[in-house]
Amino acid sequence: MGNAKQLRKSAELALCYPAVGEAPLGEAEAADLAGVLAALADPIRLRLLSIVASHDEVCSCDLEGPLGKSQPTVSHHTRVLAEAGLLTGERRGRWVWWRVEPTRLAAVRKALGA
Amino acid sequence: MGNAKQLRKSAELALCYPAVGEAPLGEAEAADLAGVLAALADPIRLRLLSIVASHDEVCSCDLEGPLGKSQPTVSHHTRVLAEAGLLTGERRGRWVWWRVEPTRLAAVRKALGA
DNA sequence: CAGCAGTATCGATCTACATCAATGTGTTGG
DNA sequence: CCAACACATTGATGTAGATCGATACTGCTG
Repeated sequence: MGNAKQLRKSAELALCYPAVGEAPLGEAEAADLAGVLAALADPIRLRLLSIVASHDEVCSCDLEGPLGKSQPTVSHHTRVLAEAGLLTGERRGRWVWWRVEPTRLAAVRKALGA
Repeated sequence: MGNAKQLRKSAELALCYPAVGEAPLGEAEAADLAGVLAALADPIRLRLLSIVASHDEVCSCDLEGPLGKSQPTVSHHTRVLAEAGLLTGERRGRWVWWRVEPTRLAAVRKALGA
């Protein structure tokens, strides 16, 4: 019915960081980038992200099984990834459908990149 | 006089992970990759890495000042980065000289790649 | 409206880690 | 051989986060 709602847009998300090799990072940039990396630095979240990336869209209820985690735990991890800007959730009816945000991953790659 | 010693080669470091978008990560691969990302997910370590990357070599004593951290803390962070395979330390006389391991950063970028 | 299903939040617990003072180890110079 | 320096390790402390049971919220459905 088109009543889809975007969920949890996070505060300020830089789309570009200076690459690690270019110049010493400032404290603010380092803290921001560390936040995104911390969201990625969890085995469950990495597997969650790869599951969502492998399909186009995945709903939360289809994640509990493959991940072997409880519903509150899965909800927690999707939230962390969404707040880091790596995932986008859209509510359709009772379900929330998740997609990856490729721009965000590309920004992290570039920040780590030569 | 040529008695340089490599420091803290870490256990098993994969040079290649399946990219996040390709196929769901296995638990072992996810845990391994999460380990490297956890080493990167710290503002101090990111700044440390960018300082080392900006120069060719940096000795530990030149890191305390820019980072504003105590000597044991700097030693702790260099150790974490070295065990993650991101930094290589070489002892020459009293000093330890640190270099980045570009291959390792490239592997992380590739794993995060679309 | 009542009941159910998918999600989110809360509260509690356990574990991991960042930090630094104190101390240990190894190296150079006198 | 000793004193000074660079770095590593240990022990203690505070904080952040992963997990799950219980519970609240939200949109379907009968």
